[in-house]
Amino acid sequence: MATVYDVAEKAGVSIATVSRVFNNNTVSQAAREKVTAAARSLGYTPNLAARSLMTKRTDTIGVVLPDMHGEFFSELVRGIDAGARPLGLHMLVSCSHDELKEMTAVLSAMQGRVDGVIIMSPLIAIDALEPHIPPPLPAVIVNGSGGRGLYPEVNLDNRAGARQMMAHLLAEGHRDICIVSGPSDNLDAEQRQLGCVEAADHSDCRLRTLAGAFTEASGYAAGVELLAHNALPDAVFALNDAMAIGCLCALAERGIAVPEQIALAGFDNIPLAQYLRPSLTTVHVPIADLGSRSLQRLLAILRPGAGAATASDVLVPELVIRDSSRRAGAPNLR
Amino acid sequence: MATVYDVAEKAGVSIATVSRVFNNNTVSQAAREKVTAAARSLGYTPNLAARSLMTKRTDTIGVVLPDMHGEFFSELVRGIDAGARPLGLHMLVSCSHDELKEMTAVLSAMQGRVDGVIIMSPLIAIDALEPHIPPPLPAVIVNGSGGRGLYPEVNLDNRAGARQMMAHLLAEGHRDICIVSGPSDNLDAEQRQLGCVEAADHSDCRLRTLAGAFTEASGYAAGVELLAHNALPDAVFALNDAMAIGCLCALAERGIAVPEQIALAGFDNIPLAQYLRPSLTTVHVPIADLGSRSLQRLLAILRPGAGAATASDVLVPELVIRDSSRRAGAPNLR
DNA sequence: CTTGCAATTGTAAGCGCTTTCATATATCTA
DNA sequence: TAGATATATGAAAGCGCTTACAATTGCAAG
Repeated sequence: MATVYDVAEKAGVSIATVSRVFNNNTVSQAAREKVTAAARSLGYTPNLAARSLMTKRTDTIGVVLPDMHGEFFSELVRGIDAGARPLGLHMLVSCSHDELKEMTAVLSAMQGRVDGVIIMSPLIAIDALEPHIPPPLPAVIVNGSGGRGLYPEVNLDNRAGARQMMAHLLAEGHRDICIVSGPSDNLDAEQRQLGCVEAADHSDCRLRTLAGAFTEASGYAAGVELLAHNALPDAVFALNDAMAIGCLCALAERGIAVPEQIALAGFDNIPLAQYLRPSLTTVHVPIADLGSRSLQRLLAILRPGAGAATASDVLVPELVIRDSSRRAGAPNLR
Repeated sequence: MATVYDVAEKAGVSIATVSRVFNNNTVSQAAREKVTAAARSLGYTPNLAARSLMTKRTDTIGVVLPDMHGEFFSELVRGIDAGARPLGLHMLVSCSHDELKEMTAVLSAMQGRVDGVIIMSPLIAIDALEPHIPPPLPAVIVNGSGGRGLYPEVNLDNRAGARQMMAHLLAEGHRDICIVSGPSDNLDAEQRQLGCVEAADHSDCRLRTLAGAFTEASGYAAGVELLAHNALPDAVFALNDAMAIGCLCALAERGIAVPEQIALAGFDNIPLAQYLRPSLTTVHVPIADLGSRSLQRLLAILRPGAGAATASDVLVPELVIRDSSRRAGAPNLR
């Protein structure tokens, strides 16, 4: 591989000039052209390790994710990548970290490879994780509220989303609502459930809970269990769309009409939600926004004063009303 | 940040010894302990840029993906990550590259940051891309057959998968089959269609084609168009699951029973396929395998002789028969 | 008591780059 | 025309590390 020395020799200049050309520093037009031509003919590319050794920057940000199937993960990465690439930043991604130990290992392995990290950890309690983040490593925590404030957080207001949905269901006249919960150690699940309880407390509605695990299968099981009882609730609010789908499937098999006999709602607004029959009422989670927002937050640390600080770090999800919760009315594909 | 010099001084040894400790070279037990203790107390972590400058390795592999929603992307990354992490390899991910120009830019930006790349490009013709891959960069192309053989490829046998599905539909007695195609510039779509045509040619069945774009919406549109004609086909084979879902949705709205009046099949086996009503017959694509396999292939280049070469680089998908294509029989959740 | 060999350790070079500082040249003001 | 300022360039240091190579030591064999 060609080095600055090769280019300098071929262009008849010093290595300093070559370096300046590649760093957009002050160089005469003539020199710039000579260097550019020499570099091209030699196929020269700056050695990033050497550059990084001098500049102390890697122009790379780390993204640490839990083990995660489905679209959430890719959407988040898309959001981050979209914001990072125009700035010449790269993305070092690591997934599959259910355990604190693994998380810690990855974090320390990333040290020196990245300028900062975005950590997503709905499973691991943030306050347990925070002490394990290598101190010199700038970090932003996404969707894992409950830290000690050592690191900035970008969160989704799951609670508000759940409250909105409950308000909608109540407005539709439902007074006997069953929620299908998420995994017990999942923070999103916890917050959503909290929102439901809050909303129920402020109303005259009856709230039951069935255990779920954020999977289609657990939603299906919940649906089956629901049918085993005598009295059906007015509405089922599955705390994510996957479970709502499983549940819908169980209801359909037993010939229960949705929304005529029972209303159904989910949470996440996965792309498929609108293609279910009936289309699924749900809460839209702006995942990509979550990604780009957390990147902004990280950049605010890495390049102080460079960008406008984001106004808020709590994204409020949006209610998406479709057919599965409607009392009556025309079908709606949207 | 502490350096080898700091550690060496504190441990009372030379920097060479410190380096040897961190590279598992021959060092006396006593020295190793002194160095380890000193390093820990100083919070020393080797500077990876400096190391990389000497070793010419980055212990990072690049993953270049097209713009891609949905689960495919994350599954592939999962497959790669799962294989890479145990080996101490990191993953530099870049997505959103519909265009050759962008792809080329990313590839050259990765040069020096990675030891090799895995490129996935169902949209960009590989033979057009190959000349733009920086020559010194080891690369493996996944799911984009049709290169000039300059780089190893790992492919999914879309054609065989489509043939299998056609054979199944024919075996069920369908003789008037309509396929919903994919985007015209998509290689997967092309191969799947080819497989269908091949299978049809070897039989006495009639094959029609409706244009699709691998999206739910285009599947829905195809379903609507289908119903505009007088005679329904016996079966619809959507070349991916998303379109099958859209199509199912259109059929359900018009009250067409699946599979009683018309059989329906998809391709991909997305997790949701089994939760549709009726559950969707489809072709299972082992995406994560595709990822890990391509990693193996890349490693075979990077570390010659280190691992057993993989037997084949063509993964054959597997037919998954569910309710949507069954002539009769009990519902099947699996 | 030498000699030879293996096991450790240290010295120092240099990976390819950025950047300070000094120098040389061009431009401008009085 | 002299002096001051701005601009362009080069020489050289050094980022933190790995790794020949040389030097030292310990110890078995002669």
